Amino acid sequence: MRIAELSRVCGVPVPTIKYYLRENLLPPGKLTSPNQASYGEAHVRRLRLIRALVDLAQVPVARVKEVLEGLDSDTMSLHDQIGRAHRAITPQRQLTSTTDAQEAAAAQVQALIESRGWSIHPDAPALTTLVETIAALRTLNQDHLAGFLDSYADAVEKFTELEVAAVTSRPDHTTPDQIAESVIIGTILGETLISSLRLLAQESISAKRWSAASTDTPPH
Amino acid sequence: MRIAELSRVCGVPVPTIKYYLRENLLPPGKLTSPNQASYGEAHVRRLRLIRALVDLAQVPVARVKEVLEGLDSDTMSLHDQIGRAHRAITPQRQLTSTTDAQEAAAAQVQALIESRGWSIHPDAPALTTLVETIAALRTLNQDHLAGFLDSYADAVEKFTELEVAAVTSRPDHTTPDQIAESVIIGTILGETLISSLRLLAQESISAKRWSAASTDTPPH
DNA sequence: CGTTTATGGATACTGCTACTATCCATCACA
DNA sequence: TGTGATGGATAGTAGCAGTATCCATAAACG
Repeated sequence: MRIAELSRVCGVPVPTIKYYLRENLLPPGKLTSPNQASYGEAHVRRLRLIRALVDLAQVPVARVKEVLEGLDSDTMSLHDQIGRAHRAITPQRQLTSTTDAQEAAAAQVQALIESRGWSIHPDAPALTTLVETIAALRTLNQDHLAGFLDSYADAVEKFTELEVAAVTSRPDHTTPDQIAESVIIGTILGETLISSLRLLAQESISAKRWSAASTDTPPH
Repeated sequence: MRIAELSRVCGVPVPTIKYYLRENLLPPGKLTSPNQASYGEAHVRRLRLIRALVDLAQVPVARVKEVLEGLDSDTMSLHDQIGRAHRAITPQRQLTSTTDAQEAAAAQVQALIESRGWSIHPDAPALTTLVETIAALRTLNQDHLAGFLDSYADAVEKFTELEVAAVTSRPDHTTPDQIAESVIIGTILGETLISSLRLLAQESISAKRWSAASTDTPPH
């Protein structure tokens, strides 16, 4: 398969494919002559994965690259690969100074983690985001939302249960490579999936309660 | 309060504040002289909200502006304001052609919506994302994840229940304006909150199961 | 066999976003 | 009275994600 067909099959412009090749998101095709290469099924899969991460999950190209490097490495543990996936979808945020709102939030998060018996690495990228989000909610006078943290965690544990079930319930002939890819896709695209579902559920509730022309009490 | 103090209180550089003023994200301060304005508590709140949406929730500035316009409008229904919030966090995606994978996904989503009795506007921004995500999961040979859609929806309904409870259980003296702000913040920052929590839960599970140096079967 | 089209590889350019920087006339404050 | 901050305007910047162009060569077609 030459580049034009790869482009057609995946719906990605040729210059974009060349760009991904330059950035080493896609491995080079097998050269048959100095200026002729052939691409295979692996390239199609890889390209589709890239587009899903970039388009759907809004992962920056540089992060996609890191994730793919993880997938291609055969010395990296699945846990470390997941770590890369997490960093890919968690914006790097260097906290300059900690306010007291942030310290309170950090304490709340720590309590949550301990009460649930979670084992979290102190450098986990999501940790900072969570703490800052809770601090922001409090600063914005939305304590009531932050107060539901524990119930949120309940619901969230459902997801991880589901995902573990999804991965472990696959047929036996699944190779570790495929498992790793599954887990990473589940981690990243799962987020998009959950987010969309949540918005739909909200839209439905909102339509039923608040679609009147003002912010009145809803009908019944 | 002059601009320097606003900057200090919120931790936002003065040029950035000027930029937000230019873009009408922040209302102008009250002019006391041709080149002297004073900012109040409302500006502090507004600026903090902007930073939370931009930094934490990664909402593009142009979208933040739309959300704020919704909040400031007193003729817009809460439902429409929520619609703006949804559009703010859902990337605009113009589908060119529909593949058969997408049509299958669309049918699956339609079935889900009907079985749950959700009332969804056909133009809901999350709809396209959901359909394309499911289609992508299938194309990437991850049908098993898409198969859990219904269980995901179960868990997701928990969140919306929580959020409705959080909003409706507020003290009586809450004004419609405050409710609207609460709902919008809950919609947008709630997503960040859930996402971080989910990543933490995943990290915990991942550490327990897969932190070995290879993708072996986990201990026990 | 000659011509048109496609390809790999390199380099340069573009559009967008979210700021930053600079300038200036004015104003507050010591 | 002078030093620094302010509002307003205009211009510049960095990073990201591609696009565009060029070239020498190779494939496909008549």
